[in-house]
Amino acid sequence: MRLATWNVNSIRQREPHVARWLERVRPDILLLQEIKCEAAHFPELSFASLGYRAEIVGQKAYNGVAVLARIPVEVTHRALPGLPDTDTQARYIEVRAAGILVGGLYLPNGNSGGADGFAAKLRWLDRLGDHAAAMLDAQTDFALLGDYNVCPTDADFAPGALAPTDALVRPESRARFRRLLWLGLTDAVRALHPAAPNYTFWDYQSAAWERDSGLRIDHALLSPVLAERLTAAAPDRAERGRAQPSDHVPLVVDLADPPA
DNA sequence: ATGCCGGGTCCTACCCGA
Repeated sequence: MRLATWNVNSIRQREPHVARWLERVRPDILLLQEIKCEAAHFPELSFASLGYRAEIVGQKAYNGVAVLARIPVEVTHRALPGLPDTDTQARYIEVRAAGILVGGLYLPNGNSGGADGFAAKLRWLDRLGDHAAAMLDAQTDFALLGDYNVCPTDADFAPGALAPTDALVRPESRARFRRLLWLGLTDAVRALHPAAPNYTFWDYQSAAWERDSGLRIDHALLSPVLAERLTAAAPDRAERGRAQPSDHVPLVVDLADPPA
């Protein structure tokens, strides 16, 4: 089973990139973040012609997540469980597919909106931890992929790419990411590649790509049983070097078939 | 310390991202 996640920074701008990439990589499921449109404007047809059906949690202008799948999926959540109803930002979608749950998430950045904005990011991480704990309690196998907007350690960003006060590296953000690991989840990329940076994002500004001033903020976390099936996990760096790229690249995770 | 670039929208000046 091949799972992938990609913050595309507008699906309407990145439609040709995504279509070409699907043809080449052929994931079973691709989770998209920052589609930046309502469902009615999502270019479903160009992906349908490649054999992918779309499930969309859209929002005008900002945020927005979606699932493209070439295997049957059933949507289990269109928002992160536990968040107040007043939070209408489109940042979470979850599907059941091939006997597992696959969540696609776009965490708040936490640098805008002052103290309230940062607190909202931490609350989102708290609810994600609660949801992961509930799925573990239910003995459900699951994967949580997406743009976490957290650099878990100092090895996860290029020197000088972020200030120590940045919401992506603040201790409160990292503590909540560690809680996910301490619950028993596996960071798929780090499990297979303990040392290489494996950046997934390079800012459009300051020639960040040319200087390889990147961040590792897109992650794939696996429940214990799925971690046993992990065979490969890596960002697709080459996508950042193409014309009119997203500032994020896809992250691809391969899982072996479950034991018979 | 700020802008850089590149999306978006109440359409063109400003908000937001990370």
